[in-house]
This record gives sequence, structure tokens and C-alpha cells, in this order.
Amino acid sequence: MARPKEFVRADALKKALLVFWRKGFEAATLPDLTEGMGISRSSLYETFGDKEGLYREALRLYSDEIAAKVVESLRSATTTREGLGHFLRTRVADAMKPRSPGGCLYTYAAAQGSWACQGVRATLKDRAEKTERELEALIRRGQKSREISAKKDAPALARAFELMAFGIDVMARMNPCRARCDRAVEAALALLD
Amino acid sequence: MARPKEFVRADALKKALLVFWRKGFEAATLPDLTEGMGISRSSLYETFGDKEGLYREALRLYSDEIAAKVVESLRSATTTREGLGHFLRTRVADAMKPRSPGGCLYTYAAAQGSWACQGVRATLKDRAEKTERELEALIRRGQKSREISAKKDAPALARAFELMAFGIDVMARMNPCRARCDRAVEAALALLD
DNA sequence: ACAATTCTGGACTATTTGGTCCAGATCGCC
DNA sequence: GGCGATCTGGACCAAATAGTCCAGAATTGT
Repeated sequence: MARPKEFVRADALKKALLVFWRKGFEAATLPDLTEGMGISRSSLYETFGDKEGLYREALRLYSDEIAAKVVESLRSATTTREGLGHFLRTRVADAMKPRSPGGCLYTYAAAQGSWACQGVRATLKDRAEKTERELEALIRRGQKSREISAKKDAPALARAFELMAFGIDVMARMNPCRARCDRAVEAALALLD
Repeated sequence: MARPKEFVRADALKKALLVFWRKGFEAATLPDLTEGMGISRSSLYETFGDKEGLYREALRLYSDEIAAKVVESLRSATTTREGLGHFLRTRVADAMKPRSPGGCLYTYAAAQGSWACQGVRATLKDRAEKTERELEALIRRGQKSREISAKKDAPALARAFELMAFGIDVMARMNPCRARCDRAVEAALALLD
């Protein structure tokens, strides 16, 4: 019937995600995006509307694809220690991975304050709260099974771990030393004993 | 001899600092800066060279003025618990202060990756390491006085607290709920017992 | 009061920004 | 092969960007 698209929407979106991740919303220019995505301006606007729309879709993709794995791993943990350990250790590993944008798109988006509008901020907040609820549930399970003292404030502890995760993302761009972050994580986990 | 400046250099710099803090290096436009500083373009360029120069001076001022207070308070703490508690609690208080830019300029600068050049990044890294060394010294003092178990990895624990501080700054822009962050800090401090 | 000096506002420039548009290339179907 | 549909490259636009510059205002020492 007609000429087919020369690119796959999902692929282009994924590439856009990487550009935004690396440079942030404001700093990612149209040339950055078109080059990174391997498509032309026309195709970009035809397919995604505008820069902000593309950003929002990228955020959603990130949430679905990356963050979902975090939730999954927290739920499947057999012990609280194992779950929290995996949470922080993979965060360090991901953040310091050599050839990746490093850190977490959401963390950077928040720090940049570059929510094109309030909606983006709400998305970030929402995502963080989801993670915190999973962490809290994990800690509560540990308290039920006597692994963790019932005296601890579970939601507060959950948030503390979330804060540390954010910190890892920041450190990845300030002083990306894998070994030292790993040690910091182990020291934090050791506090649970 | 001649007409004197109509503004005080230090005041203007301080105001520029606030603008950069709020918006970040890239997002802070010249109009933002001149308006925020209350001086004209000519005066800005005459006095500070260019935008990057102004940014670097603002970073230095921040380091001298704000971060120096952190070091001071860590050194003057009588116990490790008190020192760490003050470190985190004031971080939350500052980050969530209503009418301030919130958080920490350095944290945001790192997350934005907006070091105009490598030099800025080095400055950030340097500053973070200084803070970590102070935290480490404080922890070591606690270990000497038997307040903290000698088995703990002092530098790693120091970094863990630094990571948490970064996390607080990020959270301040994502979900600035003072009460919940306070609780998280208390939960973390309670882990030391 | 005057002149020398220095600061200031605002106009100016070249570049880059996000976004639009269309002519022509490209492909599937008959 | 030709037709119709639709995708693509690149030209184009208005606005905003960092940075320059100068005419004139303002202040001090005489």
C-alpha cells in the first residue's frame, strides 16, 4: 500500500532514552537526538510529536523496562538481607558500568529539575514511592521472620536505602570508583547485623 | 578619580550562586543571571569574564562558605553519633528549607554532568573526598573511644553516609517531604546502635 | 564647575535552539 | 510497469542563546 517506515519505533525510542539519560532533557539537542536515534527530524516529529513527548515516552519506557526489574528482584528475594544487598549491589554495578550512561535516569531527571512540566515530577515521585513500598514490604517480611528487629521503623528504613541508591547514582558521575562504592554498600549492609 | 561600581562584587557573586543552584549551569540563561544578580550584561562580563568563569567562582564561593560549615561542625562534634546526626539532620533541614534552592549545589552539578570542562568535575570530586575524610576521622574517633565498633570499615562507612547525604539532596527535588526524610535519617542513625 | 575616568544600559551579532514544511525518493499493490 | 500512498532529507523559520560594543550617564579630584 505504501512505503514502510525505515526504522522501528521501539528501537528509536530506546536510543532516545540513552541520549536523554546521558545528557538530560534540556541539554539533549535535536541534533543529538536525531543522530543518536539514527532518524531524521521529520520522522522524529511525525512519530513522537515533540521533544517533550519523546522525553515522556522515554521515561515511561525506562520505568517499564529498567525499574520493573528492580521491583521483580525485590519481590523474589528469599531474605531481606539478600534483597537489600542485591538492590544496592546491582545499583552500584549498573551505575559504574563502563559503556552505559551510568546511574539512573530518574535520579538525574530529579536533580536537574528539568521536569518539562509538573507531570514529569509526579512521575518521578511516583516511581520512587513504588520502590520504597517494595523495600518496605521486603523489610516487613524480614521482621515477620525475625530476620530484622521488629523495633525498626520499616518505611523509614526503606527510604534510607532509597536515599543511598540515589547517592550511588550521583557518585557515579562525580567520582565513579566502583570499589569504594562497593565497600560503602557492604558497610551499610553490615549495619543491619 | 572615577565613578565607583554600583554593586558589590561579592554580593553579585552570591546572587549568581543562587541562580546556578536553582537552575543549573546550562539552564541558567544570561537574562536569568543578570536579573538575579541585579546588574547588567556589561558589568557581568566586565567583572567575571564569561558565564563559565562566573560559574567556577560561584562553585568556589559555595565550597568556601557552605561546605566549610559542614567540616567545622564535623570537627567540633563531641561524639560520633552527635556529629553524624548533625551532618544528616542539617542536610535534610537545608535541603527542604522552603525558600532556598534546596539540596546541594555540588550534588546537582554532578548529576547534571554540566561540568563545563573536566576542571569542574575535579572540583566536585575533591570536595566530596574532603567531606568523606572528615566523616572518616569522626568515625575513627568514635572507634578510639569505643563508641563505635572497631570492626567497622571506617572509610566505607564514611562514604555510605556521604551517599545518603547525596540522596537527600536528590529527594529534595523529587519528593520534598521533610518529615519522611527526617525519619529515614533517624532510622539510619539507629542502625549504629 | 569642569574634566577625566569609569561604569552602565541597551542595541547589536553570530550561532544554536526547537519546530515546520515540502519536494522528491521509495515502496507495496494492482 | 505504473499508480498511489507515505516516508525521508534537508531547507527553512522564529525565537533564544552567549557574547561584544559603544554612546552616554555618573562620580570624583581639582
